[in-house]
Amino acid sequence: MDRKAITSYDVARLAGVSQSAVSRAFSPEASISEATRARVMNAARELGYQPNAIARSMSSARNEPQQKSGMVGLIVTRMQDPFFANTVAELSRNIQAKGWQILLFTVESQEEVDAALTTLMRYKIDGVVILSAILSGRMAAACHASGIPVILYNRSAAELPVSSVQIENREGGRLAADFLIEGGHERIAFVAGDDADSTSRLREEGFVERLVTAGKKLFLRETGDYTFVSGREAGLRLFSRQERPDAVFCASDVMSLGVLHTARHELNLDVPRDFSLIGFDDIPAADWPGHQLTSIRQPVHRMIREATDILIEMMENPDRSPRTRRFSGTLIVRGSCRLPAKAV
Amino acid sequence: MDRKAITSYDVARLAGVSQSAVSRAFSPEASISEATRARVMNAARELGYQPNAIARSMSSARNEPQQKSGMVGLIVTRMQDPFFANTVAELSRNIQAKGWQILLFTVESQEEVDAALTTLMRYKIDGVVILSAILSGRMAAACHASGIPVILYNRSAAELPVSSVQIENREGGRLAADFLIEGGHERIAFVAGDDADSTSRLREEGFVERLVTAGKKLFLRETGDYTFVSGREAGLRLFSRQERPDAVFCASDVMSLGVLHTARHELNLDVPRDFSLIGFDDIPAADWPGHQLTSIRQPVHRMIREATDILIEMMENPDRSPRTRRFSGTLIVRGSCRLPAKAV
DNA sequence: CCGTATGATGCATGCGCATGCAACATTGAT
DNA sequence: ATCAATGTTGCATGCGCATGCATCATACGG
Repeated sequence: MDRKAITSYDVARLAGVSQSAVSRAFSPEASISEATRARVMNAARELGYQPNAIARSMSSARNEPQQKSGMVGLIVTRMQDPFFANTVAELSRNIQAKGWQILLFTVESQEEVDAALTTLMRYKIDGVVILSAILSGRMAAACHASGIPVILYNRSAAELPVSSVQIENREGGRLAADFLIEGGHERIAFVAGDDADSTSRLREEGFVERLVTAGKKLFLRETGDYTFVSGREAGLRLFSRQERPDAVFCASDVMSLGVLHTARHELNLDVPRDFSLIGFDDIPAADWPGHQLTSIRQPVHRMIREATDILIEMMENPDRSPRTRRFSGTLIVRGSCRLPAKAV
Repeated sequence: MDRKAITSYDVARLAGVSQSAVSRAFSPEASISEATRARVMNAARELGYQPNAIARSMSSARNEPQQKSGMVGLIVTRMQDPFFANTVAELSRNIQAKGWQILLFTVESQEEVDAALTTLMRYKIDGVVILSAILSGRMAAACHASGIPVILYNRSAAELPVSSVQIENREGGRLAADFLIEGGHERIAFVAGDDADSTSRLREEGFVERLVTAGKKLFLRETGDYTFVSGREAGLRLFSRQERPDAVFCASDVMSLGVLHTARHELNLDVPRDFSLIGFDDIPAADWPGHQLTSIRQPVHRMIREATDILIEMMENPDRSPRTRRFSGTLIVRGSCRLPAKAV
């Protein structure tokens, strides 16, 4: 209980070697004979010794230009959204598999990001992934000065010295618009996730751009906050009017499901007969038999792998310049849309 | 970039004080005059100094019986399940709010828990929460010996020196059984989450216990893995038979939704006319208009608060003995069940 | 048989911080 | 005016580890 922790000195004593030998036994590169390593390992096993990662990090401050901790910061928003929950799960698995630990910070608003990052920097994280949020220019500069690579996932910030991985939001919006236009829809609505958020804005821009090209304009526009409840409420507003939309595109699947459930089960509308619905992300629930939600799929696995690769490369080569990578989404057609007359 | 990190010595030099003064300025308890603290803080701000949490932890090894890192380990399984995603989000918010950092470890199987814990211990975590998994007796002993409090969430292990917070699983099963029996159901099925998992087993035990009391026995039994897909498949098996169940109780809501979707939309069954359905957890999607799933609600907020409180108390008083806390679930009646003739 | 190259080992050191201790300043009571 | 009590400050130290350096052992070529 209040027993003293076991250190490399304890192991050294038991194995009859120096503390250096213990240290070397635990670092694969070091110059040490197999015999000594074996004796050390036996002693370590006997005592239940585990190298102290904190002390190791301290020591690294002596030999590396920057202190390394073996930890990666992960700043997360909207973890309740299955899209992000899945991303966190997979991203953390990937990073763990590469030998880093995850220092998690959940934030509920954009404003908390800088504070979270400040705290994380005190722990000398080797890098940081920011999920669906951005950081201030000041913090970006601070990270850059400290040699801490930053990756934005699901966001970009071209003017900052940070890397980013995200979907082609504008293009995704275009895919949705084209499909609805081909389907002959006339009164097309959009439900935004957050007016201040570039992700939602870009999806809307691409969407509206194509509507305009086709000689239409946005029929209605609502704003939610990416949650089911806000989608439901947006749906109620959209369909409480005299003249109703015949198509709705939402900035996220979760909101789409809100629209879908309220339309079908509270307003007794028929989807897709009364209106077509398209979401974004293609979360697993989009494919549930009762939903069959048409959606823009994000290539999540590839995006996460890319984010991990960039992060690790930047951590290993500190002077590599930031990289931005955009992935194309795919329209996944399911039963929530009236189909174009000719095709599919 | 490869600029040297800013240390307390740099700040001391600029402020014209000793390094000790800088250290004291950043610790609220320390004996230091307001004037000195202000000068230090100004210098610190000017240089962008942040105390090095790693070094602080090293130093604590000198003064505390056990080295403190300010980090709490969080070992998580099944993060894709909204029930756990929400729990992780809320739990991490709580722990952060109390001033600890979260060292996250996602595991995909029970076997990975011990390895995760070993790694976490190298980082000298002050405590650990294990979500929906248990640890070996050996690791429990190791944590105990190191003075690291362990809390199991959604599991228990009475024989181990660890705390736990969980729902009364057996009682929840009884609630479900009683309600189905009162509703006059005759052919009652259960879908397990995992046969090796006490959570699912206890729910089943309580459930079957009441069936037996009422002179019935379990009509059918299927096993899934807590996922939607496995629920769907279990549903397909249950209803592909000649004689079909008229009630199904699932060990989790997500599986229930799998049963619900396949029944309604693939098998064209009517819920609750053809059969009643009860889930467990009461995730938000249970209340979606198109689902209206009856479920056993877990008092998540209270449970998470309790877990946080226990954890923090154990971290602050290392010799406090482990505590086990069980919460009662509540039956939330929604449209997925045929109601008892008389009541509600 | 000697000299040199190679590998293995131990010693000493410092990473950045917090704190015990001694020195010193300040205040108030007598 | 003197002394004790209190508050503030700096010095020195060590937390556990990794590594540069010197030392020593071993092997091998000439």
